[in-house]
Amino acid sequence: MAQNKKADFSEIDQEMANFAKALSHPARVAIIKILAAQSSCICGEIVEVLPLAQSTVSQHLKELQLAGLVKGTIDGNKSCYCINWETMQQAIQQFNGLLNTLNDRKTFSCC
Amino acid sequence: MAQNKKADFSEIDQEMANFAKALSHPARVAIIKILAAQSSCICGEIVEVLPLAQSTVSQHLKELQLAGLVKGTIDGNKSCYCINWETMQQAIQQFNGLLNTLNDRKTFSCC
DNA sequence: TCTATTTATCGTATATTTACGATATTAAAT
DNA sequence: ATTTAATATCGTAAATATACGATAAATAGA
Repeated sequence: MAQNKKADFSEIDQEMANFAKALSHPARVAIIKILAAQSSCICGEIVEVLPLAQSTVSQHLKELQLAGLVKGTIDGNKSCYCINWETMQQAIQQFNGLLNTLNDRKTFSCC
Repeated sequence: MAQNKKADFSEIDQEMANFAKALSHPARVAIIKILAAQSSCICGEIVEVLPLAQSTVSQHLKELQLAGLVKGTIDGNKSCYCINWETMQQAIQQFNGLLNTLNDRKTFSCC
């Protein structure tokens, strides 16, 4: 991008955009749902369920971790991933905050 | 991407990822907030407030429109943009649905 | 009518994302 | 000790996203 202008926006808008970006690929949405339902937390089982190569799933997990939505621990030979509740709450609170603003004004629309 | 695997995921996960993608840039978060607060709905005024070129803002507005989160009408010389309530509700319901799943299991975490 | 204003679109350069195979690393199993 | 299994990382190719200036198109205003 010639230049990256993201830094020119407010911290809070950047943060919200980052959370949204973490969820902007169906693989990552699917991973979050798997972890949330706790049908599994082992990397290998997630790989089995998703239509992607092992290295690609690993990459998506890393991105979720980077965004803070997920945390991982090494369990012997395997890797265990879990939802990071604190950050997830924070993220969803921001979306809800937007929803509340919206509900307040819902009655009026100029177009 | 060699190949695009997004279509291999469930409709609902794709839809959620699309909403998230629409909000994955701080400029688009900022635009939604401006429209939600109804401090303005005229394209030109949005351009003035954001640290981006007119053509870039136009592009971001188009993406929000494509995701269904925003609708626009032409008003003489100008363009008016508004939140598309139906779709926005739908988007936020999906995020909330995820939140509810999370709250149910909150007490337990394996890592 | 002619000019200015407003916005969308086109073309394009650069950055980032997505995806995979190959390989490295580490623990488990034999 | 050697082999197998699980996962992360590296390198890389291709697709998308981001950003801008230039230009087109259409209305407003003189």
